[in-house]
This record gives sequence, C-alpha cells and structure tokens, in this order.
Amino acid sequence: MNISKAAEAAGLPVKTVRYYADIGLVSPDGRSDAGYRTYDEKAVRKLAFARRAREFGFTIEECRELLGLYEDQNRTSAEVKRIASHRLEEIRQKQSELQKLHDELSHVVSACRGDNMPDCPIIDHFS
Amino acid sequence: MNISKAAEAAGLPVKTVRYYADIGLVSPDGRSDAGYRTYDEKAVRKLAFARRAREFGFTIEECRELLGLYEDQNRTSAEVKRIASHRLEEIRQKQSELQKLHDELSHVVSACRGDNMPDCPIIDHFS
DNA sequence: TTAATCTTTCCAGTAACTGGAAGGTCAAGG
DNA sequence: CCTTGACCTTCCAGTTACTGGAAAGATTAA
Repeated sequence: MNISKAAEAAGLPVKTVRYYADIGLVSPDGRSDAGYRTYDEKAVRKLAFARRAREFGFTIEECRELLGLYEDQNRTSAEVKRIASHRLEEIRQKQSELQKLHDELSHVVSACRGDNMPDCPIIDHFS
Repeated sequence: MNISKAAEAAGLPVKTVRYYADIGLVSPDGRSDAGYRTYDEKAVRKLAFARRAREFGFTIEECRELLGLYEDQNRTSAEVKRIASHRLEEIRQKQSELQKLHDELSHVVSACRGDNMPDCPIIDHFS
C-alpha cells in the first residue's frame, strides 16, 4: 500500500504519515524499488492508533511508549499492564471532561429557541 | 483573584492564562493598581471552558467562536444554535473515537496476566 | 526589613505539524 | 513511444500554541 492509501485508511494527512516515518513513530513496512514508502495492515493499524492517541492529547513520546507495548518482546507483562492501566485512567478522566464540554454546549443548543431573536438566553450562562 | 489562583481554578498553567490574555481569547476582568491581572468568576469559567475545548482539539480560533456565542448580543439565536450544534456533532464523534481508544487499551490490560512473564498476548494485537 | 513568593514584560525555544518548491515515478490515453 | 496528470521523493521554511527563563517590580509573613 502506498502512502496516500495508508494515510486515508488511518485517517491522517499524508504529510503527517511521512512525518511519523521521519521521527520513527510508525515506520513503513518497507520501500518500493522507486523508493516509495509501503505500508501493510499492521502499520496502518499503528497509524490509526497513533492518530486516536494524539487526538486525545497524548504526546508523540507517549504514543511511542503505547505503541512500544505491542512491540517489545522484552517487556514484562506486568510492566505493560502498569503503563496501559495508567493511560486507561487518563482516558476515563478525558471521557468525563469531554462529557462536561458536551453538556455545556448542549445547554447552549437546547436553550436556544432557534429563531432569529437576538436574545438567546445562554448569553447569561457565564454570568 | 490573581492569575495563579485563576489558573489553578481553571486547570491551566499560569503561562497559558497569560498567553490567552495576550491573544485576547480570555481577557482578565481588570488590572490591580500594581498592574496585576485580576480574574473574576466569569473569566475563570471561560478559561475552564477554553481548556476543555482545547484539550479536545478545537483550535484557538474555534474556541474564540464558541466563547463568542456567550458574548455577542448581536448574534441571532439561530446562528448560535447552528454553530453550537455543529460543534456538538464533532464532540459526539470524539466521544466515539475516545471509546475506541479506551477499548484498545482496555484489551491490552485485560489480556495481560499481570505477572512477570514476557509473553504478554497483546503483542499480537497488531499482527 | 529582609526573604520568599508572588507578579510583570520580553524574548527565545519547542512540539507537532503544514505548505511549498524542485524533481523523480507510474499508469492511462493518443 | 510520448505525454499528461496524479502520484511519490527530499528539503526547508513557516505556523500554532504554547513554554522556559531572564530581569525587575509588588506583596506577604516573620
């Protein structure tokens, strides 16, 4: 699979996929004769995982660690579990924060009559 | 309320609060005689809202628009509703993506026996 | 009154992309 | 075979959103 197909499948811009290859976060499966990066299913799954993790505020280095969980045969099961559990806790925290954001905006929407009156009641939401 | 208390209450670094003041995203309520920025409850709520929105990938400009929903008396109710609904849809999308990330990591954790054996079965998750 | 702990501005540096130039490759149509 | 258009490559510069640190003024507590 060439880079644009892989990028599309993972939901990332081509530029970003190339960048991830440059910094060694997700390497292509190989190169074609012409020097084109090629990606297999596994690499694409890693890209998609990295995308999700990045979208939710994990840094590149944290993504590297998380992806490393799947790679490093020398890691102990206990260590994998420790790291993953820690990140899971963070994700649960994010879920609750996201819910708050949702509720705040939701309040805006439901409080709006939706007509053209300029006295939308949410203006007072912050006062 | 001085900047450090406001930052603490909003869950942001002081530096970032100052930065948001500089770019006019969230202005302090005023300045003390000595020139210290002062923040009231309303400003703190805006900071917290901005933090949440930023954490979930909305850009500064998008935050500006969202915060503007609460400010601009000239906006029509319909416009507020349109913008907020659009963003709400994005948030729902994010919730589902976050769930996927949660599930992937969760799979790592539950598949781990948690002992010191180096053959944690999740190594195969990406193959 | 002196030390610790704020606060200010300003300027430089970083993380993670992102855009664009210059040029090589490939598949389809004429 | 040749060209055209959509790929791909590297490299380098620019952007967004902070973030760290210096130098100096303000406030508080002992």
